[in-house]
Amino acid sequence: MIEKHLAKLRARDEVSAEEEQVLRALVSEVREIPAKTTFIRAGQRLTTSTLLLEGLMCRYKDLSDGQRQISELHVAGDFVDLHSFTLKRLDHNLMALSACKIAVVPHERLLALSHEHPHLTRLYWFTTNMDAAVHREWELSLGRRSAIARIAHLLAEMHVRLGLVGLTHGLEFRLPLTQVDLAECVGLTPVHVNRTLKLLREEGAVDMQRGRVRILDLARLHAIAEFNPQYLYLESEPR
Amino acid sequence: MIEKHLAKLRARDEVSAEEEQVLRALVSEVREIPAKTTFIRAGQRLTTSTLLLEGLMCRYKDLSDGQRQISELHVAGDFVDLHSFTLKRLDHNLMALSACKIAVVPHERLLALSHEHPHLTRLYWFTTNMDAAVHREWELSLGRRSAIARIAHLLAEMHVRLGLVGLTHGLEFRLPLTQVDLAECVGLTPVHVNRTLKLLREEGAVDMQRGRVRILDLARLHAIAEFNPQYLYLESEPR
DNA sequence: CGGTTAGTTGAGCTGGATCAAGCGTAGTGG
DNA sequence: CCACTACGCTTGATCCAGCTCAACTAACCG
Repeated sequence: MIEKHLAKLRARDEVSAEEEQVLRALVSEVREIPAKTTFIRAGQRLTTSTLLLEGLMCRYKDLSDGQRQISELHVAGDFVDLHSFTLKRLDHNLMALSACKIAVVPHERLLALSHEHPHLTRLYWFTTNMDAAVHREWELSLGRRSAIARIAHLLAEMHVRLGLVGLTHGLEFRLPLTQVDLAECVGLTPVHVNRTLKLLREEGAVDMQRGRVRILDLARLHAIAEFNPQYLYLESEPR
Repeated sequence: MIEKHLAKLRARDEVSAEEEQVLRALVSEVREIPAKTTFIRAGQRLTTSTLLLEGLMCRYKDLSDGQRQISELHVAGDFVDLHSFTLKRLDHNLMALSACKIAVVPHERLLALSHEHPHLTRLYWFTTNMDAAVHREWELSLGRRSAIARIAHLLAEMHVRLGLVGLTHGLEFRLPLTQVDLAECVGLTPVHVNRTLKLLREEGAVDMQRGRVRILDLARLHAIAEFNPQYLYLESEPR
């Protein structure tokens, strides 16, 4: 059930068979969440965390005039609100972009883990630090990259992250985002996203259409994005 | 020596006298860093973390054309690269903006802490999660807020964070950033930052001049910024 | 007092926004 | 089977917030 989660962890550190059992035992319940539903709101007190098993989710914040900024996308295998274990309340909302399947992990079990399994605790701590690294890369995109580079960068990132959990087919993958969602990730308007996607297609870099991404030229895509996967911490090292 | 650090922690959780001794014992060395020096570079292997005792620092990333994005500012009391304990290498650079005094904390001591002090481990984990919360708020600024709101928001944030460690005098505080630095925080050009600061002054909201910030009307500043300090986690709760 | 760094101001430009209309396709129900 | 609706995508025309370029001023420092 948590195979993708384990794959993600093992891309970064060793997880022993015994530890694997501990992680499997964290899950108390499995639930489904329909597409386009905000299921956790900023400020709400939380006593469980959510491990994404299937589907696409995002964290977002919004402004009073309805403008919205997505701060991270989450794919299967991600612990989407592990940080709520220490924060208790989140500063952002969590939304299922597609229909999702989630595993619920009670905070008491994480508390026990933090007492009994220092290594796993550090590994999970590492995981939330990786989320922060993604945030920083997005800050760079939002603050300094051009429209075309922002979108190229996002697609390059998702290609790597989905690849880690076996959700790519070579240079193709599903990414069920509308152009409005995409715009909310990269800080542009949907109209401009549309034009920029067209440009990326014409440039022979990527083709994104109705939730399907086809990379036409990976080197070109990476060059446009100035993509350097260092921030995704893919080399495995003991934590 | 680490008084400001303790003040910051105690604004969020209880730290017992015994725990305080443990934290004090983390420091192996105190050093000075001159203004305008990048002292940690992305990718470099690290075996210590840096606790800021005095001065102003930032995390930043840059693009090949020399454009730079600052992803967070750090004030006295902040553990500026605590996340290097789990990450081993950082995805960003660290620079002292003003002359700084730092305490060096070897990772071995943090490793020991993670085995012997689950509560402090969770508290430090919480601390890095707060950094991520700041990143998310900045993503919102960079992606969706207007120039004036971005700058107002940054100043409102620094007012709160400096206040927590006793570095404000009512509505005034030192913030030794040049307009170029400011521009690199908010994703604008220095010229536009200059004009926007003038606007904020004329509006009677804030006056920032040569590293001194004077808030003229706090409510007005917060309104312009749409500032909601929820993301700074100021209510103390057990971690 | 001469040099250097930071801040200021003006003029003109442009990347991305806004506004608006139209299109394609998948349901839905009659 | 077709009309109707809804949602997402596309395209054109126009606008403007913030950028660029350039020159000038102020403050500091040795």
